[in-house]
Amino acid sequence: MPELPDVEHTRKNLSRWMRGARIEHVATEDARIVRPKKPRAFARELADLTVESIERRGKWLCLSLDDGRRLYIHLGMTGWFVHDRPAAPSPAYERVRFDLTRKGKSERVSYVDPRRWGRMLLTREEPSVWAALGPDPLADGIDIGALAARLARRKKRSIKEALMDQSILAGVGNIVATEALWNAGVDPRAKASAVSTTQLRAIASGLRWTIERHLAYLAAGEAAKTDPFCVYGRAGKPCPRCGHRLARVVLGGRTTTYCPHCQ
DNA sequence: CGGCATGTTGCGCA
DNA sequence: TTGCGCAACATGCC
Repeated sequence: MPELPDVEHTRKNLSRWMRGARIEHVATEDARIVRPKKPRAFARELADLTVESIERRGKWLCLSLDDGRRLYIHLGMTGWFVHDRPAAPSPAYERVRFDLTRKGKSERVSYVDPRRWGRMLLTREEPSVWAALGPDPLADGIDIGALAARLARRKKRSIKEALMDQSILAGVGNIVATEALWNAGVDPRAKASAVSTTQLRAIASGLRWTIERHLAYLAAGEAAKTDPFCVYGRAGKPCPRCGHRLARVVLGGRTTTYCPHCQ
């Protein structure tokens, strides 16, 4: 589930599993996911490097390596990481496998991605996709004035599409935008350039609420049995706030659920 | 079988 | 130059 909260959860996991670890060996055959595009070269270049730190910006992760290069990772729609003993059977849809040594012990981290829309860029230069990212709501907070200025240029976009624009706010995806607008009581179809400052404050608060709630859900792990969504994927069911039937609309090609009564 | 899915990029056009 | 609208990508699941 890779939106900001899922990627932040992944960053914490990778920090525990990989920070300070030496990469003994990398195995991949997937020329679609890795850059450089030759999987053997990609694997060879990573061997013997040590992972110094892992940061996140929006939906992107960045591993800093001890030779000055960085590994930028995007999970696409279906990417995630699995940690296990080296001898354990490989997980289904494993695309890249990292064999590590950490504190004298051998470990394995697998990148799993059935749909193969994820990316791993090994480079010394900052990729343009990373440079183009807007402020990260969790790491940077939300500046209402700056956000309003950016939204003002989007004359035809809905507020929901604009929130999902990674150059406006980095990390907001379909789930987070849908949930945050419901929490804020703002109609997702409203024009981005016409949203009031009062509404923007409510949206900023709704984003924080959604992100924190999702992070807590992920941290609960197996203990959390039910998903943390209030409206996402719940069209036709009653609004948890007012009981009205939740509606569904497509904005920018993405399914959006909202309450026609209180949003 | 048809429809839907947590995301991004690239293209033509205004 | 910037914004817009859409198809494409690859695969699983219901």
